[in-house]
Amino acid sequence: MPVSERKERERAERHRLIVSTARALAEAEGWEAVTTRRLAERIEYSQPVLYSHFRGKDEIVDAVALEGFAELATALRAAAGATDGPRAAITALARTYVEFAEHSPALYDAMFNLRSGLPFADEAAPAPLREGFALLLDSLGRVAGDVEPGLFTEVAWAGLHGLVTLTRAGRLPDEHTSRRIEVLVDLLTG
Amino acid sequence: MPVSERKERERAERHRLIVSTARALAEAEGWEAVTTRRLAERIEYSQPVLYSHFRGKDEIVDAVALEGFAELATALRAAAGATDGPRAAITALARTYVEFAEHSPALYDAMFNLRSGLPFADEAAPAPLREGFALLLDSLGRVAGDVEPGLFTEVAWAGLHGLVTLTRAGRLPDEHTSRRIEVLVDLLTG
DNA sequence: CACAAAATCTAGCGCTGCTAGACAATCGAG
DNA sequence: CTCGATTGTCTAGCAGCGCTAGATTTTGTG
Repeated sequence: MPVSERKERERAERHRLIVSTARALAEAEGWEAVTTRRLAERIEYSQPVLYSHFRGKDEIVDAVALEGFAELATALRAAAGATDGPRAAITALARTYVEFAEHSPALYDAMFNLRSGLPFADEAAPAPLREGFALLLDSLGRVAGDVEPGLFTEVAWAGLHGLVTLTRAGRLPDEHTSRRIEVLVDLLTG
Repeated sequence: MPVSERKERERAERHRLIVSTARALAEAEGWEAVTTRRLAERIEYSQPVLYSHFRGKDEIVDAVALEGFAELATALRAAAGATDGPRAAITALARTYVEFAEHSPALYDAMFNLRSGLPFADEAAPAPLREGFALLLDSLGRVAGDVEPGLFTEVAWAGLHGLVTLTRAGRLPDEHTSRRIEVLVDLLTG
């Protein structure tokens, strides 16, 4: 069935186009600028076409967030390779995490700040997200001491997330970010 | 001029009514339910009246946030009184902070999660906010060791804020919150 | 009581996410 | 090759949003 196959391919193509356009628009002008009308105009289709691919705008945001989880996991994977002991690995992970958030703020928003219908704290959470957490767990578990590794990792993650969000919201001056990361890593590695 | 004085009082009264109604509505149904129309209906005035008190909706949110800072500072002040050493004080502060956020999620949102025109990281920041930070600084500075106390406190705050936001967004299961606080306090107090 | 000033409301703008129903393109059967 | 049905897409519109200009009512004063 070559005909329907081609259609399917074109449809998948357009699906990707919607997601990447939404992401680009969000990264360029912020998520508040990503409206269904503007998005439709950019992909050169009418609004209802969006709704034949996604249940609504939120689902588009979720799709972007999913891309983000995959990319963050990739970045963390690369960073976790540090061989100079757990402390170096944790520093690299922390830096990578914060840099990711700084470099792609809209992406980070989609992943963590905007309301999302994505499952999270249970086993239905998307694989890349689980992998990202597992990468943190690998390195942090080594320095958790008596503390349950999962719990320890959650607290570490919260520290990073807190730094990222408070800085981005203007609640922390962004001058000393790297020193704050150091302080956090020092705390974590005792 | 008793007439204009009475008017002024009534105006101030209505001002408070707007803020408290916005807050109550947000706490009951979330900020997305706080629209200028609904708010106007609740206070039994028409929409434009809101704009004779506030530049726009954001300024109303800021006013609610300001109330929140004052209340959080009060709560932290009460908690900081622990006399069993810095560690007990820090535990009390951390618990108080998280409980505040859990108990008044909409208020916490107004303070930290919603876009705000409030000055923050500079000397123009509202007094209660500065006091809240100073309270944290008082106790945390004692255990900061070599680290600059301000920086240390910022990292601690980020940890608390991260725990709060990740939990509330469903990113962390809310079962082990108090254990996570313990872990964080353990880290901070070495 | 009449008038000026102040306070308040009605009505509307341009925008949002979303959708019903009209229309056009495409495909399979005869 | 044509025709009817199916699929795909678009136009137009709904209800709601933050916000505001201008009409209207209420108020205090001479």
